[in-house]
Amino acid sequence: MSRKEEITNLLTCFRKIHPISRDSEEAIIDLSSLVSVKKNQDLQPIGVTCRTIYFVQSGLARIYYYKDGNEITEYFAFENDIIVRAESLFTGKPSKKAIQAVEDTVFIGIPSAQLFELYDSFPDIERLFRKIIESTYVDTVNRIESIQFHTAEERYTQLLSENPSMIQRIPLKHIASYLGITQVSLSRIRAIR
Amino acid sequence: MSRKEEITNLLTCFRKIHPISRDSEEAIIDLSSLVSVKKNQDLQPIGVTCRTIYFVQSGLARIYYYKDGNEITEYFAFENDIIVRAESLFTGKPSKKAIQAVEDTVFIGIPSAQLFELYDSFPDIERLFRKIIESTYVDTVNRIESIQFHTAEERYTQLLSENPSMIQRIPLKHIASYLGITQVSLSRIRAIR
DNA sequence: CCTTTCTTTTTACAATTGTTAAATAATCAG
DNA sequence: CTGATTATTTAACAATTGTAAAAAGAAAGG
Repeated sequence: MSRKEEITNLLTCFRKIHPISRDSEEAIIDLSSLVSVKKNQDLQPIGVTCRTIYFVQSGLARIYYYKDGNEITEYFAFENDIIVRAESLFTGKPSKKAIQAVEDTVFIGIPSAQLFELYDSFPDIERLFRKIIESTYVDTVNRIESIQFHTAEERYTQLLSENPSMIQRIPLKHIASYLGITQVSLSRIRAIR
Repeated sequence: MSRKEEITNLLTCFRKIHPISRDSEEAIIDLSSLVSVKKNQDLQPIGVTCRTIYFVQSGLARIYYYKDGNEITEYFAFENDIIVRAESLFTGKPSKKAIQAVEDTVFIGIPSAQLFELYDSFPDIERLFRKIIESTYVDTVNRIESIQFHTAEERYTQLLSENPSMIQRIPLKHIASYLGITQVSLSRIRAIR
């Protein structure tokens, strides 16, 4: 697949969220580039300010950080998902988080400064990204509910039903920290079923 | 304080986030209205689609919902805070959540449909609200970290240090459900200190 | 094929939080 | 002021999850 064709995939995904003009699409394509990252390699390391908005073209990636010496996975991004360290992108501060390829992964990257400049000339692009944030925000609020009011077992079962392939594709230690439990607890939960 | 003066307070708050033109400010003021709600009364009940964006002018409010028959507080809004049932506003679906005044509270309400129409003529208003969402999103991601990786005691202590007045102003049962624990657990935690 | 390394599971025990019920304290309406 | 309601605390016990260490299993490199 050519670079242009691959990025066209992204546009298809955007169109479902908020259709933008042909000119706006062109402007985004001009900014976009493809980045390939090998399994277990960091796309963006800890300590660097986030200046690029990524989407997963193919493969699978995660955001992780360290908490008391333990690695915590905050987010998984599958094909066509956005992956961004928002706490850094929206504040300009160096990120305490890293983006890592869980499998060999191809990302589409859009430099944030240049994208934000487009917002002035293309209000429909700003609207598209506003809607993306809104939807991401709703997901995040729902995730809080899931964490606070379901047991680890319930959350694991739900994850399994929503996305069965995760268990095959992602090391259980990452899933455990994503669920907010230890790997031992996850193993225990899996043993019961 | 006159209606106009009160809403001007809101503009002062907006200016800190993203300055907008005089015309844009006027347009927002024209849409805005004040709503007073007595303590423990719902501003917006469960089951109604969210069509208004509220800010707390004075007093204190919360968003709550029911989970297995138990009332859960999701969010507290103090003076100048935004309060919105995002899962309904951004999806158009009836909300499973309600907004309630914890004290006698004055809200500033902006009808969302009319506000969203302003986005077309005043891109700076869209930008302002995009930034509000971005910042709210970052807060929410940080809250997940707080829930997943701190004990209930740590979360209570942090809440106490960030906002000591909460404990005086808000019934402990609401604080308990906000922290994701039972009231009995919260009582136990408070007894130790 | 073998060794090394990484991942996952198992075990035993400790700590935290939940559940239920009852007691105490505070608040509110008349 | 007083009874009724609501809020908060306490107690006893159960369930869930964490911690540490060891064992088993799977993957990777030479």
